[in-house]
Amino acid sequence: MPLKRAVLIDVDYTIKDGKTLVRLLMKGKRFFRLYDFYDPYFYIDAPISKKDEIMKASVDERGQKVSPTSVEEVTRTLFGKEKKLLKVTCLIPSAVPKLRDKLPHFPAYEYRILFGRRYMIDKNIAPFSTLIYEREGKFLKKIHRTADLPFSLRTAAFDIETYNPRGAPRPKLDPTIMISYANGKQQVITTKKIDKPFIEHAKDEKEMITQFCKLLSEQDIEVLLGYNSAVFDLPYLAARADILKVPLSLGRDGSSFRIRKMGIRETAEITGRLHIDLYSIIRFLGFIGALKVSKFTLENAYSEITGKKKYMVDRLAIHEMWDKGGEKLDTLADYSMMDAKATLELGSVVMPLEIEMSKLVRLPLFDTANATAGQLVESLLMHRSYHAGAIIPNKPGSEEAAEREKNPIQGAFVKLPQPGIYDNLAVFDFRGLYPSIITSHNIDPYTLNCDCCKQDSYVSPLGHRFCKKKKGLIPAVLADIISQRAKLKGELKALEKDSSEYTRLFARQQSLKILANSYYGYLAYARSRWYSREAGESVTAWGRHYIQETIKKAETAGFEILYGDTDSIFILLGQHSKDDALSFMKKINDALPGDMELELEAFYPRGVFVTKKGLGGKGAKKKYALIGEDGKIKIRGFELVRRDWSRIAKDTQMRVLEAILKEGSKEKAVKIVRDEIERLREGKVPLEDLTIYTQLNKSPGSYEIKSPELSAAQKAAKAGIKFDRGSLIGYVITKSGSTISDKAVVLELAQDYDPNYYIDHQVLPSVLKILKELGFSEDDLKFKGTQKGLGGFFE
DNA sequence: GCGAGCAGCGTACCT
DNA sequence: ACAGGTACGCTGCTCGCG
Repeated sequence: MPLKRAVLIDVDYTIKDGKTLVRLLMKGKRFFRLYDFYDPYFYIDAPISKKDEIMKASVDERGQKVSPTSVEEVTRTLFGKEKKLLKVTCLIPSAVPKLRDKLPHFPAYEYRILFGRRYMIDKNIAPFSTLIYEREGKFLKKIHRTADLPFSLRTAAFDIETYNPRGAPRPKLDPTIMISYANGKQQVITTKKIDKPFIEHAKDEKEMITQFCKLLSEQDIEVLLGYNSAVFDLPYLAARADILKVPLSLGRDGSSFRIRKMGIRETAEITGRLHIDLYSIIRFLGFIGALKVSKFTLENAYSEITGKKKYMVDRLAIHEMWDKGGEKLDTLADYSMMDAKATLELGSVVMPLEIEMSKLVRLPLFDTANATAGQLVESLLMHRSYHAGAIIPNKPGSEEAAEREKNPIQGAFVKLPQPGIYDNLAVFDFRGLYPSIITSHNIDPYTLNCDCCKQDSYVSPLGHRFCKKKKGLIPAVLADIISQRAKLKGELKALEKDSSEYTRLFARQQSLKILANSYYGYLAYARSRWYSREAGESVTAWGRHYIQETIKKAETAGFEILYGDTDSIFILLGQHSKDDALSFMKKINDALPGDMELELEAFYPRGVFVTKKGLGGKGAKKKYALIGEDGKIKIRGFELVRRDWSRIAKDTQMRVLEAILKEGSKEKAVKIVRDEIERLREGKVPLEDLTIYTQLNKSPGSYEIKSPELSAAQKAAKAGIKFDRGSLIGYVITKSGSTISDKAVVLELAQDYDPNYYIDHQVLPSVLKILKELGFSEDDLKFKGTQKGLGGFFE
């Protein structure tokens, strides 16, 4: 038998003649399916004497009676201890949880694991790994080995434009007017005659949809990228296709797509292709802090991630551009084309990461693209747990999760800074603090308070003991991740930065980093399978211990410590040299256990720390600005990094900080503020620069209090502009009204602005705290002016 | 009746 | 729906003052 090779994409199953038929979606030259037989099972914690009782259990499934086909005694590790359990096998995956429910008086495990995942775990295979196998017809006969070989996927991106005379398009009334498509070749399918090379003419909307579907099958597209396509484009197309009575044949089998709810977001799955909604991925990367995107629109994500500009049209004017024709229509076509191209380009940035993450945690790409951090961590732990001979713990019930949530664990230490302007700082931080604490102290739910090393174990500052003899699952997985990443970083140095190998390995180290940083969170996550309050609180307790010890040692060595947050310490060099600081770092490192390491983040010639608002001049935590030796300014926490402050306040604050950090000129700083106040008074500032953006995290009806953003949203709703839960609302404080909420109006409807509000509540508060550090006293700033408010001081 | 002071809600940020 | 720690604006209340 000749050996074949192909890349595994995904696994699911179907039922054939009452038996489970596993379907492996594979990619050779193109996608194809392989079949295999495998029986589902779960575990019951009961003595073998209960075998007959268990064998008799039966459930109705797919119109047939399903009972266990075998019950056998096996030995596994359960909660860290060897135990005899009963492995109960049956024929139909969906019968497994039902059979378990028939036997509620026994503890049971692994009865709610999706069967495709079960198969991949048990066979030890990963998405995107190359299987080297034997086949017999359509059936997989034997996997000889797996390999990690390069491959590529035929990828296209699409986007639709819709007619929208009433603001938001209404799928029942408003047609799709353009479908753009990009995969190296680019086209816009539309019903109007437009003289552009990429235009593909269709005689009506019906034909437009058909042509789009035909493209996918003719070009044999394997990955279809969209932006918010699971929530907007695909459902919209489906609604139009339904009305027009034309099939929306997106899948390889002619089907359209299936909506699946994963977490809080809806996903759309296309049979035989990977439909990836980049919006979910960008949101995820933004949420965990791997990416900084201020606003999750395609335009914004594209320009902030690629650094390129994407021109925009006024969304509300799309129907006018369509109706007017001529140049406007040409512009609309260009815009539509650019949407698909931008989506494709965004895909080229994030897909390598998603593919590596999928391989690493062994979760199919579609699931990885829609997964939360918890699901990624859990997926890998489930695989590793199985291969360590351990039972996968169940998820907690909702009551237990609620109980855990009610009882949060203590977190990190943050040192109170003394406000001021400082010269010559050194910033150190612990490299991967929490991961390295976990591996270096073997912190795991099942190494906790072991019996085997009572005399010699790792004892946390809270008194919890962790085994020194047997490595825990989480420390083992983390140590593996950390060493893989270290190795990759070495390999990357030898590669050309624009090679495909570099892109792949860089994405791999990125995914390892994201994952490593998620384990502590998972340990303390209320819905975690491997939750342990003791383990979680030991991680943070050791974290507080090490940073506080390091601060003490630095002080003993004669340094002044300005600030520190979780894993960082800010040292004032004073009379010490840089070398003094580095030898201090070395001394610290000599005393640190295991994988733990203190690193130099950078030296900074100058930095600003400000006072907290209110209460007696104490320093503000999590707010500072530093200038590096390269002249680059690093800013944390200030209004200027927050999206819920107006651009005028943020720009002014930035310019003031630059004047101080770069030039040390308070005269210049004051002049900047004075000029901006003057511009505001004269009414010269455009409303865009005065807009405050805030997210509405609840549906507008469910707020307990009235806030400016809510009030603006309510006024907008009356004018026909809807803001749902989760939308970002931009509003301006106008002249009319008494309270600030009364004055708040969405940008689209705002006609004027209240200069006093922007002077007293935006520009001045953002710069006063900084100017105070230049020697202006609180009284100087508050009382030397006129009655008009603080602005008077600057006249 | 009015302003100061405060608690609570809500958002966005830091590590 | 991975964790906790923190700043701060706004609203709406209480309280003391006149």
